[in-house]
Amino acid sequence: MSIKDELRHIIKCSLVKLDINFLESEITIDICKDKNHGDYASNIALVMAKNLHKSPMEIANLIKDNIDSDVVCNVEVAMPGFINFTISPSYLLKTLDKILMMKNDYGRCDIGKNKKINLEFVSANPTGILHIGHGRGAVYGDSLARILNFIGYDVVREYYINDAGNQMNNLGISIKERYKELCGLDCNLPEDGYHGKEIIEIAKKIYSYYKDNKLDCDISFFKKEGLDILLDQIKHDLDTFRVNYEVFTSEQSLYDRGIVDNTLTKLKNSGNCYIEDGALWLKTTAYGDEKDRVLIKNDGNYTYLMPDIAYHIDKYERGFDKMIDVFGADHHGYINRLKGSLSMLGYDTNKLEVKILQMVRLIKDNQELKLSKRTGKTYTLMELIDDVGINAARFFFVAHSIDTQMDFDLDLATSQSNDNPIYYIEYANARISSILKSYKGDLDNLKYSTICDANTYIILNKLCAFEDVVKVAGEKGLPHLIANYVYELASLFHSYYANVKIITDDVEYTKDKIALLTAIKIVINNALNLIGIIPREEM
RNA sequence: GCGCCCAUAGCUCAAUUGGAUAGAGCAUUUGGCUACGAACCAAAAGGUUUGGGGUUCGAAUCCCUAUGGGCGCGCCA
Repeated sequence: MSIKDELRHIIKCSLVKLDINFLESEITIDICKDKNHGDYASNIALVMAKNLHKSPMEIANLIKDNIDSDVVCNVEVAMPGFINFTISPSYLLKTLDKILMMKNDYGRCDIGKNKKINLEFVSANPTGILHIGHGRGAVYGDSLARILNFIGYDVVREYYINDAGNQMNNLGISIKERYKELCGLDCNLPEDGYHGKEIIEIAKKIYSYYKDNKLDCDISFFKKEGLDILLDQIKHDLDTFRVNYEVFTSEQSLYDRGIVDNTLTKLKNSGNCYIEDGALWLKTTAYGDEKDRVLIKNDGNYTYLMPDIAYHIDKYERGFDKMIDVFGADHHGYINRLKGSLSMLGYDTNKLEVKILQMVRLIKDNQELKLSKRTGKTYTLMELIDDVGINAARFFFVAHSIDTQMDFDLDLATSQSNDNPIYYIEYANARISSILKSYKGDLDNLKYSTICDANTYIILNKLCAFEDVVKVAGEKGLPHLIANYVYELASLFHSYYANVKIITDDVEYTKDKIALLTAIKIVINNALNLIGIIPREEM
């Protein structure tokens, strides 16, 4: 049980004793910002006041008088009706023991037990290499997956490969034109073709292998070559960034398995399709969309929406309790038509949650650097990693809420990368490692005897809060809470370190300090692991 | 024009999603290394949470409205 669970339990017992009816969800616990009030507070009395026709203060006092627990050492009621709890030192010491015992598993829980979650993220088209914007989605999705795993969910990370649409033809054409260029012919790259450097690289690869023998091949050959090379590159870049997937689903495979045709039949049978101007339309307006959408264009080809509905149905059929899609802000307009289409076929769209990531703006020389597929101007994920390193890049992304429109200043990031808060956290870890190395005693059977100062109490309280932070971060999809948490923990440590000598001649005293530092290090590492960061032991 | 998101210290961002006196870093000013790592610590200063209404015990957070920004509005994906 986490500390908040303990406190909820205490209140629950008190309410039962008082014979007061309540909803479990009504009992909320918050961390006190002002430690003069206590460590945690509940507003339960304020919430219940109206229904019970009593003053919040009266209810709060009743609850307080019926509390009997050694988790807390002090309970106080404050205006206008808060119940404030102070955690007992003995409970905090037990928590310390728990951390030292559980090590890498401290913070784990099983609230997601037997629940399957599908988490789809990045899913960038294989028509170019990953850029900085994809980095944000990659870190968000991967961190969330790690956290959900940690709290007991069965998570499937999935990447949807758009390998069947019009954009693939464009890719084939672009590569072929570059290839022709290498063969000494004219290059007629279309306006809407792909102009990135990587397209030239692919053409070079083909040329170095086949010379000019492939000039007569149609674009399907170039398409296939390009897809294979780019997909490998994408997978490689993600892997380097410590982002991995359980499942890659190909759009083409949905056609091959007949799922797209099946879905189309279902949509037609639902009576929501009609033909207009030679195209087949879907009446998504009947399900909350702003306009109806085309499924089959008047040239006979499917739109992007058609296979995507099929793809989501496939996910539904695979039996997940919940599906999360991570989209960039430029795709937010897509949510209604997708959800509308799915509910049309009777699927519960509450199971599908779409997370929208705000855009990352690149700043260079104090000006926005516009990325463009057309001109091929870009800043790739690998360039970012080369410039600032994996840890700093990941932390930079994950530390911000996804609602924030981030500015990424290239000059700042490359010249003063030490400003990244990750170094502050890594430094805390390195300092602890350094101390533990010079400690000559036993590191295996650590135990803490007494809490002798206020700083220790504050740190233990923070360590104790980890379990709850992890839960909220996972359940609400807010990995940045982990980043905030670990930064605050590092800060508490640095401050403590400056004031307290760890290794002294006093054996018992030193043992206590070493136990505390070991616990801090465990929690720092567990937290960083959840956001895919491997801290250095030495700076 | 319509829709979604956003607006918090000079700058970049928090605020555990409705809790008590809105917090950090950078920049500015000041103090601290013959203690285990100064990539650190301690302190000062900096705010009408864009403006205006509303909801309630209580609002940066929810609702309405004005302004300013991002993104979208294709038989592209």
